[in-house]
Amino acid sequence: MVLSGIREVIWKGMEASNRTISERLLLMAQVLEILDENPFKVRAYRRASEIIGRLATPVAGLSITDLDAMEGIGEGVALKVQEIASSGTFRELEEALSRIPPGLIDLLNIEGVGPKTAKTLWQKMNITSVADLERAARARRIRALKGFGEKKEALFLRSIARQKTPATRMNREQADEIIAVIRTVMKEGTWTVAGSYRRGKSTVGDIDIVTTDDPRRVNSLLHGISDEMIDVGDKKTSFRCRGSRVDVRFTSPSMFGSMLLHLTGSAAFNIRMRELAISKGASLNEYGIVYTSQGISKEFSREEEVFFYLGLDFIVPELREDWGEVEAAHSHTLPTLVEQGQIRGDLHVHSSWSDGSMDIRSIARAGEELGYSYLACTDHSSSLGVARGLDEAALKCQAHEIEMVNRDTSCHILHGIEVDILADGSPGLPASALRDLDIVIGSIHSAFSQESDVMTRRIISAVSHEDIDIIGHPTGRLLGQREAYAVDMQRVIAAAAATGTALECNASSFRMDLDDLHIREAIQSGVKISIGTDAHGPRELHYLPYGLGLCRRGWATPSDLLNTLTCQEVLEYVS
DNA sequence: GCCGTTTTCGGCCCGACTGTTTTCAGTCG
Repeated sequence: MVLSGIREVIWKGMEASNRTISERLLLMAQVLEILDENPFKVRAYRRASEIIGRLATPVAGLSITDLDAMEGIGEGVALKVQEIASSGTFRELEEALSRIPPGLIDLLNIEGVGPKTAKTLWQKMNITSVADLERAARARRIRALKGFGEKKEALFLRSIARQKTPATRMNREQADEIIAVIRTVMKEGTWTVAGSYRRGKSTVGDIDIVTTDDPRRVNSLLHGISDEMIDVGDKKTSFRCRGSRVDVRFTSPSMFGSMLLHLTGSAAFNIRMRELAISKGASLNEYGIVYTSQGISKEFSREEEVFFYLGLDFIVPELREDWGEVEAAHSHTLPTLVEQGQIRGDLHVHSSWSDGSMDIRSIARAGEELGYSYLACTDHSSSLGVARGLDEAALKCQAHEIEMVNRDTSCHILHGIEVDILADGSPGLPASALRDLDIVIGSIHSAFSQESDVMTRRIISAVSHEDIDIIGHPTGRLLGQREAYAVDMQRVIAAAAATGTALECNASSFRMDLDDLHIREAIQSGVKISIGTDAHGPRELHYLPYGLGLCRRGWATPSDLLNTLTCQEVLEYVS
């Protein structure tokens, strides 16, 4: 099948993003699944889609050799990636798509509908869209099919209704709120949060819990906090709480380690671990390790024991993504990651001088309570009218107040600013205003929709500006609300490496920007990372661990961060 | 379709729960 003329015109001149390529490969996997093709071929496409989808660097320009060198991508997919890069699709996908009705793929988004069900609904009832499915379920026609009944109809209808308000991934603060609700019914010391939350990801799809508590006791209590119980069992229970899915796995203390390992994931990491076990003649699951030939099984109360048993160093949850950590654990070359106790301060806080709610003294007190030796007060510059930004004169007054507060606080307030990077790349305040400040963050707050090359050059000119020390929230994304602006982070990272400018890891639960993979790339290029909470009030000062988790996911060691430096060392670094 | 410290052919992680069934297929994580 040939591309439609319209799509060809739209496509012309565009370069396929990793997201586009990833989506096309996933679509191929889904279509092949419905067509009942070799499940391992399906898995290969799915895996390639995941690998490219999470990559920070664009793959569109890569050669076949470079693509083939990537774990999980072979020559077959490499050729398809190139085809997508030049045309937006590939021949085999179009061929496969021509064999199924266009709306059928959407059915896969309905809970309880997988490839087999989709195919059955299509071939036996001519259902080819979500709308068709809804009509048939309402008319109670689906129960007539062999293998389907009333409950399936009800499930489809519930799921379709929910799909009309699509569930987005939670940010970490929202996840913390749900965990707080769960805490009200769980017995202290008997449970742990696992899953992507434990791995420190910027967003969380569902909450995973491992518990040694009694299933009957817990299940009866969970009813009280659930919107809906999805599955209830004595090994596993799933329910919905405040709109989000929660999975609970029950285990015994003697098997807690392997269950926690299993439920922490990631899926790709679990597969690697199980393949490793197979290579040693064993089988790894959430209950332990089994040597099938000899019938020997082993239980693990702690995760560490599983790693040791497989000949690996312990891999912290943040690294478990199959991004090379298993190999590093095997060769004893895992990095020693930065820890919370090594953080000496927060490098991005707003005061009531601009749009924050804390005065300088409150910030200093909060810093003392958090055990910090410094906090950077970085209000907005005057070019950002909406945030009551500071001009040069106001900055002088603020300097005086900070000086007064610094006389009697153990948490030193660094006098800084978050100056706008204007549309032309210049800072929103004159050099005379910036020169005397301790620390200057440059951030984009306007003209978000500039074309990629313009935006990239704009940010690079800020990176190169002698008074700007840190680039704030470098990609500008707002989780679930606004996409990152079009910026080539590779070029920005290269420029930052050349000038010694730090890139911020903005720890606000709404931003989480830079994210893990960009942090890793920056660190590999020798760029320093600065964690800032961007706090506008006292509660938000507690965002710092969110950012720390991202840095750990980016393989950050203490020397990769500004926040592990002493106050004096920070001043020396930025001067 | 990918991959190889037994292999370039023949494998490919593993288990829970539901619904609709008389033993299991399908979905999900």
